Amino acid sequence: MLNSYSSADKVLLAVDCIIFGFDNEGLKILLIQRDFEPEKGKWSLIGGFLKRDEVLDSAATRILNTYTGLNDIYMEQLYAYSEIDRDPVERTISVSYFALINIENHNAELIQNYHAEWFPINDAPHLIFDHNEMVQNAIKRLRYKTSVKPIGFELLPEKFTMRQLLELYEAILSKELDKRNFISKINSLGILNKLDEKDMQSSRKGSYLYTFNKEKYEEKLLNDFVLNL
Amino acid sequence: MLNSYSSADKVLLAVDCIIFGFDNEGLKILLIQRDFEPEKGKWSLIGGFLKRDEVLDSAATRILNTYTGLNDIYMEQLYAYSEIDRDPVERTISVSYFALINIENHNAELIQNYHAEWFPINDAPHLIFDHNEMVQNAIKRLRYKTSVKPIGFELLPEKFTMRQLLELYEAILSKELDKRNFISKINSLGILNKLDEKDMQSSRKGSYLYTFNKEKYEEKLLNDFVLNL
DNA sequence: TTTATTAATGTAGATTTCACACTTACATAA
DNA sequence: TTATGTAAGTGTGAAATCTACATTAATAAA
Repeated sequence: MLNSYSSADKVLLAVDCIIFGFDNEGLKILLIQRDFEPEKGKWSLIGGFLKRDEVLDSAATRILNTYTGLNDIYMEQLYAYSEIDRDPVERTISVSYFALINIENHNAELIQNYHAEWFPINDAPHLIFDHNEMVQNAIKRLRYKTSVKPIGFELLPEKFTMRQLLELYEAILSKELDKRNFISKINSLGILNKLDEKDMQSSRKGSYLYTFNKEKYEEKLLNDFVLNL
Repeated sequence: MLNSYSSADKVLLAVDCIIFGFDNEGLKILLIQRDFEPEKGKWSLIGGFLKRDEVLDSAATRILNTYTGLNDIYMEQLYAYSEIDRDPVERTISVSYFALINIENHNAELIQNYHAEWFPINDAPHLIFDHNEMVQNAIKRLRYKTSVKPIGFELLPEKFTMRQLLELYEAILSKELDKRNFISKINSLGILNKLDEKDMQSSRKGSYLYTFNKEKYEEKLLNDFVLNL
């Protein structure tokens, strides 16, 4: 019999999370200094093992919550990594997930307790195992996502300026965008509310603040669009 | 310690393959009648368990080879399915893969021995476990793929007519395409060689046969394009 | 009131997309 | 040989979208 359950080998299943955040310095990922062997003290994605009574999505949100205190964050499964010796201790297959969070919102104390730290995506340390590869693939996915779904809601403060949104997209796509074209394309999506309020930090003139129109935003999340930036 | 290897639960890891083929009747998937319990006799994707010394990609190609005799087929990992009771016998996480193959090329004898059969994607039987969901997600991915990579090489005979290529795309996208626009868009990719030879089956006039220009095709595989059909 | 700084805004030309219909080549039958 | 039927093959113009680009507006500080 070709497919017998008995002959199968069981393996450990891990979940590793690529957590993106954005602040005035740019796009960042959250990393921790691993506190157990092997590779103790080295930088790593935050991760953990799948439990017997848990689905992968739950494991990913549990892990995110453990390290950041955040709940109800949208996460997306990316890819399963299965190189034989990717984890030297024991055969472990790891499924990567990515999340977008607002850097301001997480529990700073938790982060500190776990020796976690935000790193600019272009200036991150060498990571254990195949985590650097995971990060690169996550960035690719995030780039793709910007072209078919609205993003920003998860990464920006509630009120933000057009410039912040522009800089977020520039950071993700890693290229300069034309301000006027960007604004008209974003406006054509109809997901922003322009407030009467201005942010006076950045200039003498002050720049208008925006919020996301949650209904329109979520409507756009359901049906892919094509956004050529 | 939060992440100890010892506390982790091991699980079975399966690989299930969505194998697409195309013939004059349209787009099809290869299914087998399961020959072991549970759900013996029911229709299922072809699949198997990951072995201890095997990476997921290898397991997928091994499984494809076992059931079709085919080698060197490009396969792509899709998604890990982890619902607790998706397999009633034992906790099993399954990673799905998809492949595109030429229906003519496989080993018909093997297929028969395994009680495998090709089904039109729109007329497939109910499948065990979450396999129907896997198929639906694979179709989505295949549709996406047509818009950023060349396909067809894998699904069509070596020499094919423009009409066959058009019908392949129509079958995948599940919509009618304008013949003239399709031809000019495909031609603009520069991946086809027009032969002097004609196929006289389909009409009195006969239609020119094409082959893929392998170099150009593979060049296009490396760098995504945007193809709006 | 002048100056300095960043925000805000519109257009024209180029390119791409889309909708659409007639002619050609050939085999078969009269 | 001629007529007929069938699918193949081919091009254009209008509309929509994309791209590049420079000036004016609002305000705070000097």
